[in-house]
Amino acid sequence: MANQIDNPATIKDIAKRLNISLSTVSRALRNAPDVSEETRQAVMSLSQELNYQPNRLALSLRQNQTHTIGVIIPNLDYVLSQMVRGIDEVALEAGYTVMVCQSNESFGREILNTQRLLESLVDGFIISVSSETKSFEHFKKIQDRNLPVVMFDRITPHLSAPSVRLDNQSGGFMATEHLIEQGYKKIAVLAGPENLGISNSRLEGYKQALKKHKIKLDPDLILHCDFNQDYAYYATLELLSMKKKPDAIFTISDRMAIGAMLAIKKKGLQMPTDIGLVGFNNEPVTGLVTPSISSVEMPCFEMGKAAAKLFIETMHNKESATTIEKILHPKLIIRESSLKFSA
Amino acid sequence: MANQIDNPATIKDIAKRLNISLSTVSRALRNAPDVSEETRQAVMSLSQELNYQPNRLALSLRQNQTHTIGVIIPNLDYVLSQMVRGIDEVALEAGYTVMVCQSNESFGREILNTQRLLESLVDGFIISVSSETKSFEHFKKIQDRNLPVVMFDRITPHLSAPSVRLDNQSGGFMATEHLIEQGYKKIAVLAGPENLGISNSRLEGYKQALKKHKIKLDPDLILHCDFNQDYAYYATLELLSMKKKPDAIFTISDRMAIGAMLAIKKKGLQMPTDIGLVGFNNEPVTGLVTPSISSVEMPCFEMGKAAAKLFIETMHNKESATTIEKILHPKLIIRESSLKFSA
DNA sequence: TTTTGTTCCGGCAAGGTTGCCGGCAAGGTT
DNA sequence: AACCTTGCCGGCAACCTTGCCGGAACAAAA
Repeated sequence: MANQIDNPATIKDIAKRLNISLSTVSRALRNAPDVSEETRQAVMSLSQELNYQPNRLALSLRQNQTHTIGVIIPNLDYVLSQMVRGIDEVALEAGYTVMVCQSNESFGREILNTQRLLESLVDGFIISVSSETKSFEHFKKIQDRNLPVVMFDRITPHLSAPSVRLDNQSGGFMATEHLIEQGYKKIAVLAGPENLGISNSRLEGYKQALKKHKIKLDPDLILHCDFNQDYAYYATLELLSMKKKPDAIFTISDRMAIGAMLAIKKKGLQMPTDIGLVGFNNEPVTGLVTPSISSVEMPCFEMGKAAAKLFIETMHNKESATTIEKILHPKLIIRESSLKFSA
Repeated sequence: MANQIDNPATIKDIAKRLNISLSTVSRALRNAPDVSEETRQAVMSLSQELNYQPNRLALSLRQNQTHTIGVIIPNLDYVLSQMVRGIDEVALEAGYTVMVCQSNESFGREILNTQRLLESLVDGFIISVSSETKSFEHFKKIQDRNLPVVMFDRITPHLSAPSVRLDNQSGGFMATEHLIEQGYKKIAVLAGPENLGISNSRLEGYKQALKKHKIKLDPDLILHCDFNQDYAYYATLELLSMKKKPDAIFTISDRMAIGAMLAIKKKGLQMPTDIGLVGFNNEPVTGLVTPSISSVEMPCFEMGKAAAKLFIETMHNKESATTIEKILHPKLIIRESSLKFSA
C-alpha cells in the first residue's frame, strides 16, 4: 500500500529513498550492465512498491519521439471506422498510440489537423486524403520535418510516400464485367469527384471491362458527382430520364448505390429485371435493403492493419524506398440487384 | 525563407541570435509586462521569421498538463462515430487534442486502454463504458490521480462522475406507447445485456408505458440478449415460436431491430400488419430497409458536444459537483414498420 | 610497488520551457 | 545624500529522464 494519493513516483523518489543517485536508478531500471545485482534488486522492488512508471513526457522530450501516430481521415464512415480499427490494432501492439483527426472532407480542416498533429509532435502520419484536397503543400511540411508518412485508401501521386490501397481498377473491372455477363448492355457509371484517385481507378476498370467485351464507351453514361447519397439520387434520376437510358448502373460507392436505388424505385423500375445495380465497399446496408445490392468488397480492416504495419516499417528504416505500394484485392459480392440469371 | 530544414527553432535559438537571455525571450513571447517594447518587437519578428512554435512536450512537462483528452468508447459504430465527431468539434475549439481508444466491448481491452491513456498523461477522460464491464476499479485509478472524468451515453452509477446521457426511459416509453396507440396488444422487448444501464432504462420506459395503458406485464415477452444482430435474430425467432406470440417488438437498438426484421421476414410475417417493430438510435439503415423501421432518434452529435463541454467545465473548476447529469431528449421517428393506421 | 583492469557509482549536461528571485540602472522622493 | 520606486533583464531551479564521463574502490597482473 504505497501512497498512491500523491503524484506519481519518479526516479528521484526512488533515488532518495535508497540513498543512491538518479543515474544509478535509471540504469538499474533499464537493466544496464554496470549496476550491482544488489542495488538492482532494491531499485526494482521499490519501483514496484511505488508503482513507478516512467514519465512519458520526459522520455519523449529526451528521446525526441512520442510514440504517437497522427492519423488523418476524411470521416468516420463504415469503411474508415474499420480501417481505423485495423490501424489501432497494430499500433497498440507495437507500442504506439494513435491520434485520429477527421477532416470532414474539408481541405481547410485537413490543413488544421496536420498543423495540430505536428504541434503535438507525433512521430509520423497515416493519411487518407479528403476529397476536397487538390493542393498538397501541407503534407510536404510533414516531410520537411523528416517525419514518415504512409498514405492509405485515398492516396495521391502528388505526394511521394509509401502507400496501401485497394486494387480499385480491378474492383471496377469485376463489377462491370459482372454486369456485362448478366446481359446488361448499356452500363452507366456514377463516379466520384474528378480529382479523386480511387474514383478514377474504378472508372478505369469500368472502361477496361467495356473494352474487353467490345462495348463502345458512351461518355454520356459517365457521371461525376459527389460521394454522397443525395447527389447520386439526382444524378440517377437524370440518367433514367435520358432518351437512351442505361439498363445498369455501377456506382463507385455504396452510399451512391443507395441513392441510385432510391431513384430507381422512385422511377418505378425493377432491379435486376429493368435495371442492374452494383455498388462498392460492401457496407452491411447493401445486404439489408430490398433488393439487396451487389457490391465490391474491400478488406478494410486488413487495409488498416497493413497501413500501420507499413508505417512501422518505414519508421524503423527511414531510408527505405518511398515507392513501396501495398495493394490489396477486392472481391465481388453478388446480390439481387444485379443477378438477372440466378443459378 | 528561414532554414526550415533544420530542427524546429527553440527559444534558445532566438535568445542567441538576439543576444538576450532565455527568460526574456520567454516573457516577450508570453506578452509578460516587464519587457521593453523594443525587445518584444525584436523577439516577435524573429520568432515569426524562424517559424518558432513552442515545444509541446516541454510545455506539458513544465505545466503538468498535456491538453489531451482520453476518450474510451466500446466501438466506432454509427452512433459513437457521430458522438466522437461532436467531442472532436468542441475539443478542437477549446485547444484540446483527443485520443480515441476503442475497447471493442472488451473489459480487458478497456482496462488496457485506460492504462495506456494514463501513461500518455492525458488531462482527463471522456468515457462510454463497454457492455462487458461490471467492475470499475480501473476507472477509480483515474480518479485517484485526481483527473476529471466525464461519462456519456453508457453511464454507470458505480462511478461518481458528471455525465451526459439520453433520457432513455422516455425513449422506451415513446416507442412502446406508440405501439400501443397503433393497436398492438402483446408487445415484446428485445433488451440488451442485463448489466447495461441504457438497456434497463429503455426497458423501464417500456414497463411504464404498459402500466399507463393498463396492460399487464408479461415477463415472457422480455428477452435479454447481446447488442447484436445475430442474437436478436435468434431471439426473435424464439419469440415468434411461442404459443402466444407477440404482435409487436420493441428492440433496444437498431442493430437488434435489423435482426428482428430478418427473423420476421424469415417467418413469413408482414410488418406492420402481422407484427409491429420499433428500434432505437435511428441509424440511417432504418430508413432504407423494406419496410422502413420506426426508431427512436438520439441526438448523437449533440451528445458528443455536450460531453466535451461538460468535460471542459469540469476541468476548469475541479471542485464542481460530480453529480451533474446532463440529459438530452429522444424523438420518435415513425416509419412503416409500426404504422398500422396511416394518416 | 606500480600498473592495469574491473566493477560499480555519482555528477553533470541536455532536452525546451517557465516561475521566482535578485540585480542593475535611471529616475523620483524625502 | 540616502532612500525608494520603476522598468527591464539575467540566473537559477524545476519538470523527469538518459547519456557520457570520470572516479573511487578493489583485485589481479607485472
